[in-house]
Amino acid sequence: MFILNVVSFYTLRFIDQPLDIRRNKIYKMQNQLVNHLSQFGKLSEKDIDLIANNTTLINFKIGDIFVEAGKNVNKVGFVVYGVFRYFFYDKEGNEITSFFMSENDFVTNVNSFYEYTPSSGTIVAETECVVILISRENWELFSKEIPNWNSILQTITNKTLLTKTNFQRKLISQDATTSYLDFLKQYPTIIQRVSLIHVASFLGITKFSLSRIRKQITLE
Amino acid sequence: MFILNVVSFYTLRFIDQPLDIRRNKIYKMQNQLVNHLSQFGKLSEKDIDLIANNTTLINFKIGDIFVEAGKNVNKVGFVVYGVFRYFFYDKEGNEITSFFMSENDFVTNVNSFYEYTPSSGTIVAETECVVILISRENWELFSKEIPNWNSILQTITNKTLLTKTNFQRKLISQDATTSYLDFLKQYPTIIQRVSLIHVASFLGITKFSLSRIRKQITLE
DNA sequence: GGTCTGAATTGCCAATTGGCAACAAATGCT
DNA sequence: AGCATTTGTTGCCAATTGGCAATTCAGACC
Repeated sequence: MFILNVVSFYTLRFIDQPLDIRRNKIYKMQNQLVNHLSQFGKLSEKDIDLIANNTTLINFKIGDIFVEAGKNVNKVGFVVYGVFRYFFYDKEGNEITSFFMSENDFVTNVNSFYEYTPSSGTIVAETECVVILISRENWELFSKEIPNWNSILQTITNKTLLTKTNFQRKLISQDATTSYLDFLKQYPTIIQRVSLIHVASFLGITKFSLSRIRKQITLE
Repeated sequence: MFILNVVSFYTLRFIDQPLDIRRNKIYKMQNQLVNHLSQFGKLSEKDIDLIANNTTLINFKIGDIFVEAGKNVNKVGFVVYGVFRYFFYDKEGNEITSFFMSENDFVTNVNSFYEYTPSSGTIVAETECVVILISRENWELFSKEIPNWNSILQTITNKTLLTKTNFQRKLISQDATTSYLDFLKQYPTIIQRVSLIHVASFLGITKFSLSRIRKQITLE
């Protein structure tokens, strides 16, 4: 009852392992989602089974696209492992990285998913990633069948957006060095896994400035 | 059935007017809330009556505090008229203005209201304001009695936060002049009603820079 | 191991923005 | 109306950040 469908798992050398080990890993990954959701509301055994039976485990390689700009978004992912990046292009055609999603984050374009509108940006895997995928149909199924689903997801969405605006607020009114140090504090595991050019964009500075800031910090 | 309780209305020369005119104005203000909510979900006559009978109309003078930093927030307001400002202090003790709320916005500290935690900032009236006040008790009443309440407010909260992060994102990666022009475009009525020093803080620049930008624009 | 490609760094200089002091203008108060 | 306080502007200079070219570095691929 706890077995997720494994759609593609071509890179993690996972498929080569014995069946019982695979089952155990899948169990753990799916448990990660349930544990995360349970922080925000109670789920019954029935709810958990429904989730387990109607979600899909997907693997992404570096550079794989989760959401493509211009297309409607009809899925939500839960990041079991890895880092995704959301970016778009400004009026001058510069690529702007607006956030990262990693372990225990949901990955989707919230606006596009809820409003049935095309995504204005792209979500790309920055590392190898494992994602538990929820299609819109199953999302609506959960919404209907799981009593606490809406409340839980609403809470998570709110918290996520509030954390984001609070962090962005700092970026607006702080100097670049402080912003970088805040980034390290708030997202300590991201820095080793994505290009600095994307971190620089996220912080609203150039890669040159970021490079100088990092040098300055190591000198102190 | 459409009459709200008027708690204090001491500044708008409203109290001096004939009773039928007052009733009519109160009706219009309360209609403004219902119309706003109805954009995001259906409300029955019964729902509308419940709202009308369990909300309070309050007037704020310039400088009056809606939410005080350090205190828990147990109310939500709907701005019928006027501009509120949210600000907090950064580590260096600088006052940071992080957003404005005006007509048809809800005014509260979302984080504090939902999490039952003290507000980290203050919300102050920047102009004379008229607000439809919803206490936590009545909020919970609406949440229980009005079928679409949670869905409607969830949608509004999401939209508000998304608009905010999108605007902040521009502030992070644009030059100050573009940010100011974006501000004028997105919040055209705010600029005439609040001090430029607060606009500057909101945009993440000094009042000196804002002053120079404005001069530059008028010269062109 | 060698080559190739993109990422990251560095030096140099320019553009933007900040900080401060002085001043002007607007607002509030009596 | 007159004074005091706050808000906004300006000039001058400093600090921060950006832009570009050249170089170094690291990882991918044969």
